[in-house]
Amino acid sequence: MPQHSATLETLLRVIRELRRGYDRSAADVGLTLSRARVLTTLAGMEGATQAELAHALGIEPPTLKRQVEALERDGFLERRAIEGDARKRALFLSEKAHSAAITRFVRAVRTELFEGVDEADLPRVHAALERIAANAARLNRS
Amino acid sequence: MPQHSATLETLLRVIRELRRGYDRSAADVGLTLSRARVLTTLAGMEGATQAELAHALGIEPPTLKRQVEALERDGFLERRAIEGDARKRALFLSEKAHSAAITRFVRAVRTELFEGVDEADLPRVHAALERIAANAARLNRS
DNA sequence: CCCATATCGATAGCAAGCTAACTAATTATC
DNA sequence: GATAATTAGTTAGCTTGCTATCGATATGGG
Repeated sequence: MPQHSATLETLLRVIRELRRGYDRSAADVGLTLSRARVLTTLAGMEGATQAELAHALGIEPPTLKRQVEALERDGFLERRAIEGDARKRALFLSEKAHSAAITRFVRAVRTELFEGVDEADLPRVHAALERIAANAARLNRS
Repeated sequence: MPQHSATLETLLRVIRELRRGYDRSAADVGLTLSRARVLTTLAGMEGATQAELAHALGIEPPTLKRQVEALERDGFLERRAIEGDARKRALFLSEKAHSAAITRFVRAVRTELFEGVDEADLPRVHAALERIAANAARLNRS
């Protein structure tokens, strides 16, 4: 197996392990990998609309919609009407989502994920991943 | 944002772009990323049972079951009874799946994905991904 | 031999990604 | 000012991951 096929296999394995592991871990605080990401991203742009948040997250609005729905149901965020435009709804984190437990959890997991990875390699790893993402985005487009 | 958080974000982005791009591209031959992977993995172990193939793919049997179902429906593989054990079914690729078009397609996409990634960096990227996968697998386990 | 246990595969149900298509509301154009 | 075009959000439906559970078949211990 050529080196890049092996690397792709590993990449796909990372995805699966992330889902299995992160979701199992995040269950402690009532979240999932994706929902935690919604919260941490919204933390930097409270008051954003769903479309803005979806864009920041790099996911499609219908995908975000269900997560927002679940997060609102579970008391992590709330949607408020925006005056002047009846279509839009501004998103805000709840107290619960602001709590130290959540941010501590997210930080702990991220740290744990990269444990044992040589810091010096990170920029190169990052650059390679960026390149692969860009290549994937271009697949069958040109 | 610390470097490893940024790298995690990029990793998640790769996942999303891979789905969007690869699946769009694979649609030409009637496949998806995951289904193409089922075929290429089975190519190296024809006659395997579903449990064996699922293990080789690193996915759970119920996940594989639906893919096998779809691939059988679409004429890419067939399930044959195994004599001596009525529970098992052996999996075989069809002519269609063996066709040059499929393998050529898979190879082309894999090449395209890694275009512009420095070959010299690959071992380090691979090692880092392996480490992250292992860390993810251990999350909330210890 | 029989019952307990393990294994294979299938079913059901949940999460999260996508696209396509729709409604309601706003903005732009004539 | 009426109509056309765009935008926000939703709905519906598909794929692929997961876990939990179940039925049927093998296998092993007593």
